[in-house]
Amino acid sequence: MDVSVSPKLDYKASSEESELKPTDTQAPKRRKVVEKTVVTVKIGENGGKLKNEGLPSDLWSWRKYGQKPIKGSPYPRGYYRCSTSKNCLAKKQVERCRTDARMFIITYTSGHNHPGPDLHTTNLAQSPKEPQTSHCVDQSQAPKQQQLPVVSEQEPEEVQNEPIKTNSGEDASEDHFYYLQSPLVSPQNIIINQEDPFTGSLEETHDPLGFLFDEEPLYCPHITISSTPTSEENEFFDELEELPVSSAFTSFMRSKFFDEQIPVVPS
DNA sequence: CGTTTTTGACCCGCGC
DNA sequence: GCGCGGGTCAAAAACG
Ligand SMILES: [Zn+2]
Repeated sequence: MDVSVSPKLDYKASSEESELKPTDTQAPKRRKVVEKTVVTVKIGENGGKLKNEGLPSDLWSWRKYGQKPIKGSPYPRGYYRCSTSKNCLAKKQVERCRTDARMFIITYTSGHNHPGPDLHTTNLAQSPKEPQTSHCVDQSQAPKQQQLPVVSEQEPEEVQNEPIKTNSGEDASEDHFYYLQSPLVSPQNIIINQEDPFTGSLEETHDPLGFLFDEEPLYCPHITISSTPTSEENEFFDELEELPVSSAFTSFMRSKFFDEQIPVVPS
């Protein structure tokens, strides 16, 4: 068949130049403060509606902008972006564990520039249209619970691999463990890994973010945080510079916990 | 009709 | 320099 496999080849590759950076002399000045918060959520029966599986969803809305298979894993990885505001740099990566189909690895990047999905109409002061100089948005207000349509990630493939340890020791009882209104994931086993730029390995032994949890004694012993800044140094300052993780993480976790605690009443 | 999902192509960094 | 892997964008479809 003479199928000319070339619906649209060039197009972009042809005209993508003309973008010179005249003053890039000081370009390499910006550090890559791409902190990453990896949260491993072991789902079992959370989410409430587990048609297929439990979809761990935080509070903000995400728009899927890509999905690609990753090497070493039969499952693809989904790339999500904040759909609330185009200015929001918040991103999220969802991947399924290669050995544990019930384990979800969510990687959060950056934080939100605007409050969560709640924020009632009463207040409309902050408009997401304008680039706020200070990204320091601390919405320490009481986050109202408002679950959106969640991120649908259908995975028709139910590869139940072998031998996964049925019970690791505390897997005996999990189902039927939902609160009155917990559309969110039941953090039965939330693992947030904390990676250190120095060691480069997951060292949960340390607890640099202990202060974070210190305020929230509601976490399970299976929680780990992973902040992996890609900077040679100064990552410490970077964090303090914007503290996106703190804010994002705090809100994220707080909301989640709150949601679980607060007897929400959707209808 | 607007929005979100889906899917292919393209780009970029890195290793060899 | 090229290949691989990962990440993002963009057009069209699917959905509400
Ligand atoms: Zn956002």
